[in-house]
Amino acid sequence: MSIQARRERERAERERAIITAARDLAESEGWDAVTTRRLAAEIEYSQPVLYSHFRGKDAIMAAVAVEGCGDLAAELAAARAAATDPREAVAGIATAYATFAERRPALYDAIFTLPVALSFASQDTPVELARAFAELAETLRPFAGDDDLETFTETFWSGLHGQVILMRGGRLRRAEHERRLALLVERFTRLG
Amino acid sequence: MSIQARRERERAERERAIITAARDLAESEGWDAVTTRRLAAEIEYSQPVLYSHFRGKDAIMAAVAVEGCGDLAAELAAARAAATDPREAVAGIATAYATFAERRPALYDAIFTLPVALSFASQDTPVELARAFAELAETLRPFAGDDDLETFTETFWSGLHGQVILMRGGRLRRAEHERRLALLVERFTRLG
DNA sequence: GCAGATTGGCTAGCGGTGCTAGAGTGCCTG
DNA sequence: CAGGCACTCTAGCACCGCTAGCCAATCTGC
Repeated sequence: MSIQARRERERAERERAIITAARDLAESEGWDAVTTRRLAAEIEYSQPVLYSHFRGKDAIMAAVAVEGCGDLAAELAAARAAATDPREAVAGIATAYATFAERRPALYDAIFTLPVALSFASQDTPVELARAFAELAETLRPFAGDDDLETFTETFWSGLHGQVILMRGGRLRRAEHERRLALLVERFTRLG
Repeated sequence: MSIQARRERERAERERAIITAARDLAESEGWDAVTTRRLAAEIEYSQPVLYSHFRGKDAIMAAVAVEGCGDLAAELAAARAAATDPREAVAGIATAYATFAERRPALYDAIFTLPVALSFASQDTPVELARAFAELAETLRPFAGDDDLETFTETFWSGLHGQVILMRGGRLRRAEHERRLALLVERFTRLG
């Protein structure tokens, strides 16, 4: 029995190594650099081994994305916890969100941009992602007013995402970044 | 002289054919289907001909994007012209924007998503794009208040873009689309 | 302790991608 | 009509994601 246990353990370790290698490579050189050959070399196995763990490259990226959701949720939670009043909490979580996206663009892309299977707003949404969304929703709750909280949160979140993505693509003036964030927060924290 | 004129004309026609073929193919089968081989077959020339017109595939996509900017600008202008009061104008242009993105996703992607050279907010922004942005800005002007109009417009635009992109990726509940748009408009048309 | 079955990683290769070098052809010029 | 030039095509490079089939090392039953 212990032999099989060892094998399963080793297999699990190798799977972790794949995910870690993919994340590291993506973060240091971008997703374009993450090829199956490169990944195989990184973990010191041959290419086909990857396919005995994941259905394909997409599945590897999805695994990285799920992990990333956990990091994002943690950072948003920390930002919310650090705030002392509701309005400041919204500003803080917005900044935390934008900072995460800027500091870890590859991870952010894996979660939100890549045409990956990660289905949201549906049954199999990873719990980490639901947690991140819930952090946003709880922070916004005092300002939702008569609007449905989920819809309100989605709208605010879209605003954040749009800023993050457009700025990364060079479509927005970087110098105005903080002002845009503040403007969005201001518009969504008005009462009545 | 007329011989050279004919050649230049034919060359220009072929360049147009390339752009049109790329756009049509992208709109009917998605950008993944737009390969240089496929494109060459479509215009009934061999692959290397493409490279005598464009530096590479990216440049072809950028050309499609620039064209698309013109269409977008036209639709936004029409929406603005059709409105009778300022608040309705914002709602109308927001709807027009979202509709354009949904009806022509490949074109929209070429303009805003693809990691293409199309530099915005800089010198060589295509004039069509500047026009589209100006339509937004003029529509929003009555509501910018003390905020810098350009920054205000960028923030609103980011909100639109975020909604469009996240919904396309299945990250937002489609059923709430109109409500989210209305919510965004409402938040950006408050005075004082 | 040894033959046979089985698991599992490897080599090699398929069909595709964007892009390019160099050959060859047809046209215009003198 | 000969020479030169402009232009297009064929063929191929290096890479991609992915997979079939071989081979070796391990475990199992006698």
